[in-house]
Amino acid sequence: MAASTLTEVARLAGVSPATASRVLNGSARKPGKDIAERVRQAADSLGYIPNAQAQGLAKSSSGLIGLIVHDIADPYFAAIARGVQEAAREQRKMVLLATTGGGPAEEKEAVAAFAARRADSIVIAGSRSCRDEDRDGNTELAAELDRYCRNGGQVAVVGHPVVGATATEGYHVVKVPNQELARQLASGLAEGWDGDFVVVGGPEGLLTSDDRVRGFQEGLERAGRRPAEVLRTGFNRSGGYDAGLQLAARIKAARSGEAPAPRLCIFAVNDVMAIGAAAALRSEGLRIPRDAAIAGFDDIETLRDFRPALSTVRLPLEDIGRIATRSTGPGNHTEEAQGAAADGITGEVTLRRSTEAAA
Amino acid sequence: MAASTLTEVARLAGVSPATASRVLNGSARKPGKDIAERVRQAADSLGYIPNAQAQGLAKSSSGLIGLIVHDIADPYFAAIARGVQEAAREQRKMVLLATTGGGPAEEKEAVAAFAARRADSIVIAGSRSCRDEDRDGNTELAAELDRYCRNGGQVAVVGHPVVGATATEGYHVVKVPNQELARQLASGLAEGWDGDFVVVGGPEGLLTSDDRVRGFQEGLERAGRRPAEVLRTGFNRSGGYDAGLQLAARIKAARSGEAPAPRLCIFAVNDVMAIGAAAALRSEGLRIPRDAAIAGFDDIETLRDFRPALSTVRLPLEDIGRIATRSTGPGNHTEEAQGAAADGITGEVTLRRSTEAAA
DNA sequence: CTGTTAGCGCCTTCAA
DNA sequence: TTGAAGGCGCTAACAG
Repeated sequence: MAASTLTEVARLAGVSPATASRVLNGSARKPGKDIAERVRQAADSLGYIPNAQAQGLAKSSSGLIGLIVHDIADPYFAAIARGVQEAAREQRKMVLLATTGGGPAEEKEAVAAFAARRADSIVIAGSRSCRDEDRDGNTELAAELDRYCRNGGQVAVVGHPVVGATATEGYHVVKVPNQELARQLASGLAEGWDGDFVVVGGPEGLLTSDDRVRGFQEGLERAGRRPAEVLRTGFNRSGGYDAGLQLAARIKAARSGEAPAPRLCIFAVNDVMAIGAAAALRSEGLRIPRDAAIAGFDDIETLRDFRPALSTVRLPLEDIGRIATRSTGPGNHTEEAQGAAADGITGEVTLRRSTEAAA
Repeated sequence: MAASTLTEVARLAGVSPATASRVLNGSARKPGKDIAERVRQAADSLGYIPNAQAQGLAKSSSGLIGLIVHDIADPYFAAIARGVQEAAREQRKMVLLATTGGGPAEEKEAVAAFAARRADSIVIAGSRSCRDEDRDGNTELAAELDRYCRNGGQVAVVGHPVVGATATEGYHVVKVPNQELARQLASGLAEGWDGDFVVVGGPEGLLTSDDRVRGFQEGLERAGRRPAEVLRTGFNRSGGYDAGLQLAARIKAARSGEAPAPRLCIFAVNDVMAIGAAAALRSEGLRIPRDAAIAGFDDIETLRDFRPALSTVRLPLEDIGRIATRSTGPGNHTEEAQGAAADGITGEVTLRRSTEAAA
């Protein structure tokens, strides 16, 4: 038994499909009070549910918002997803989720799939990459997005523009001041820290990571500190853990020397990495902040109960998702969106125990 | 400029739309080698993307899987979502996400929306509730689901059957042995703990929570312990925090008495609550496990680096999502699904430092 | 193996 | 205000 159709409802109510359509959906036209009631009853008794596919086909719009993330189980993306969901609900739309693992090739697939479904808009949440190996992927992704926009689609990207994208109509970028915030973080840390700094970054070419690294170095420089060494590793917990092991070995080696080794302050470019690094240090018998300080970035909610409390930069992840989504919604195509994208997002340096100077 | 259509491609290639359709999609028929190439080129040069809505309308199936969660930012659901995503990808389908906050009324809305989109299957991940206030909501939700199944939809529910649902065709339940695992957890804890136990549970009527509470009490009883007092609170971090504050006050009060107060072992029915409770104790100057032991449930990945390491029950969340999704997929409609649902899911009691007896 | 003919369920002119 | 007709883009039966 297939779901009942509008035609069936109309027949049962003794009206034409057109009329039934008008009453069951918000047409500009008012249907006759009495007729409307009859139709509604018929629909009810049949358990009528409009076929969104057919509606979409007819109106060429789907009420769908596509969301692209690297990994929905990563709390960073999960938080953004929540914001997207909320904004979607405001717009009475549904969210289509695509998890890509971060590669532009897969992102391109996702965009194509969204385009096929005629998603009204697409939100891309993962960090952009400009690594050589991603060059072709980026080009294709950009082409796909351009086409999507040209066909009337709305795109919002969190962080950086998609490398190579040229679309201008319907293409929005939600800027996140990663660099500036990292700079502020470095300043804040430098004030209370005498020793050296080390940065644990993601792979070179990951734009978000690069921004944070760059900003951090700038901050150090302005504070008159010498630049931090940068360790490149995976942009996730296990990357942080690996780097942590390496640093732990180094710290322990330095310790055995004659002079009292100055403590290290580790800046991991995101909280998840920082937690990984902290776990590694701990597993090597080192304590934070006694043997080394550590700071992260993002201020992931689930991680706030971690001890010692992690110094980090608070990012309004949920807002970011919300704003990105809204920027693609009706009425936000120009000034408002630009405004929100340009200066709506701010973060806040949050110094906690993990970087306290007193051991 | 609208996206190009199959008809346009066909025209450009000098063939009929039907033929174009056959080559561009996997029809059972083989197209002529040469003709196929021409069509593909035409499609390519036009940047043709099939309209999934139209395809869906024609085939009355959408390639969509609907996922219903309470909150996508909750790591429990995020982990399940990841599993669902993976399984969806295997089936070459996309995931539609609905966040409901846990109310059956909103879940019903979500099911209706999925039905409207002609989702091939629906996965419901949140705990069921049998509270009085949810009675009507449950009834409506059940009705909606029944209708959906009657129309050929596939439904998978994680944990418990939807209260009141009678559908049998296409209705799958992925059982999670919450009660048994909680019982095992209690046994394990009782072995190394002399003091009393307290359970921090969710609101009464939340089935998952109730199962865990019940199982825990059973385990205590079998171990010859007296039943634990049960505190009811919110099924989330802040609920755990509140309960933690309350318990902290009690512990501190007991301390000031004459006799040395025996330590308490707190079982929070999920990890997130446990972390909240731990944070509350800490904020009151108490230490774990010195002043109180604490255990959770789920073994949330992001929380594994928490210290003291949290005793908990490991649940294969990602697998659960995957299995639920697969059970709705092609070929799994009967025995296999039943098998997986009946005994596929197992957990593992994981005792860590947070419940160590030695202070 | 290819082309033609009907719809899938709905919306939207247009005429009544 | 209501109904009739056409089309959204594609697939699935037929016929050639």
